[in-house]
Amino acid sequence: MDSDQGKLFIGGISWETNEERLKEYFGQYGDVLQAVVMRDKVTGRPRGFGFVVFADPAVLDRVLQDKHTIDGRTVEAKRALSREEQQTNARSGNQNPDRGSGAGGNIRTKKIFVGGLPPTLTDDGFRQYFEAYGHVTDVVIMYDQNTQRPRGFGFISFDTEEAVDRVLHKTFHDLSGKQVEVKRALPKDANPGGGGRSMGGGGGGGYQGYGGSSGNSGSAYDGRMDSNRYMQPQTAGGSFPPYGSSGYTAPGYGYGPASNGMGYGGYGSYASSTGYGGPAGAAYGNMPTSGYGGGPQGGPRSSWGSQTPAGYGAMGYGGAAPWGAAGAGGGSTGGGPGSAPAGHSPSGGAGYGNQAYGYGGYGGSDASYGNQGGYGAVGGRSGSTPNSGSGGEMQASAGSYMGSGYGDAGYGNAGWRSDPSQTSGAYGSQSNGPHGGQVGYGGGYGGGQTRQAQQQ
DNA sequence: GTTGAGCGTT
Repeated sequence: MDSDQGKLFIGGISWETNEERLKEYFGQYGDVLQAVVMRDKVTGRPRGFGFVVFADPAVLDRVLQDKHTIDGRTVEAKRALSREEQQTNARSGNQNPDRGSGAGGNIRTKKIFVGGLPPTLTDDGFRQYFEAYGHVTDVVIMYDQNTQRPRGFGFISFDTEEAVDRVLHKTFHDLSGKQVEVKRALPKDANPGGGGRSMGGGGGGGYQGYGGSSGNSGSAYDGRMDSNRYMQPQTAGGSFPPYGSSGYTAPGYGYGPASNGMGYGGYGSYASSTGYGGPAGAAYGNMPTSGYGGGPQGGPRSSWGSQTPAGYGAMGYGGAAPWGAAGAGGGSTGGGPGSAPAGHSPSGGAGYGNQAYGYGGYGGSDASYGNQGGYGAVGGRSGSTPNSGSGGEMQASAGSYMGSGYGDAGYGNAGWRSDPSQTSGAYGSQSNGPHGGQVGYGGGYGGGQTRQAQQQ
């Protein structure tokens, strides 16, 4: 992880040692951008370790070789593990200097969380600083609701991934003479409380009910379901309106940003849209959730820090076999990466196509769309209507969906265009075609998907 | 006393 380059974990420090002391001590090796001593949140007592960030990662090597005694205690300096790594690395302690940036995809939102803001900072100052990186679409500085005191953090939204990347390229920024830290913002509706999971009926039920697929997808979902903080409260229970914007946005959002899992996010979103019935919506809600939390590492993730949980995208749908299974019916590679069963039959409209998903439907008829499943279906349908049958229904549904939730927040924020190469071109096509959004959607997405599929 | 805290309003 870029942001952790130059960062050292300092263990075994004295309870007397504070930030200044750390900074002073390690300052002899090079510029220290930040030094923190971790404390117990409630008691305030130091926990005996801290972190130091050097401006120049190169000095780590030297620091790591030396012994260090601070305030009378021999402390241990190690490379800081990113939080993701901490969870992943249960195995051999490898201290590889160039450990890549976490395994899987990155969560991509076009919003940046900015911590450590000076209290005096104004919206304008905030904005102007970041405008150097790209077009800022939104600026938020957070204030305490009661005291109105600045809370020391805020958000910056950009209109392009590229701008975000540029900002994130540096972990620390000099803003109003003070150092602020930037991170990709978490999806707003991430559920930090790690909320309850109270989901109603079986997920699969909805689907199957709708699509009449012979494959069973439901149980698997349920099985993989993981209650975690990413779970959308709204998706719990089948009773909320399937088209509810929040419910919708949620899955699309959480999922989409994963660079690897993208396509799937699509499904998720789509599914939701296909919600058709409440149940489907509910079922879906879980999908992304399970995909999300159920990544390779499994288990609950550390909360705020892991903005780029490894394996996020990796998991994707491939893992979620049920999809593939279902997709098999429709032919095409509807199942995407993981699903063996799919892949060949171009039988288009069949199985999946009829599903809420419309997965294979489109894919079947056009190889390049094979993997896009749901998405292709949307676009295809609107554009050329390769299949029929349940199509009309589906289209209608999809259409209305997109009109509202999709183009809007859900999609806009999703940042699914993680791959720079699949930028606005495809997206832009949204306005084409007889069905507007749908066409654009299918197209745009499809483009990305294909790419996606190929690389996996 | 050895791996972190902070995440949203229109």
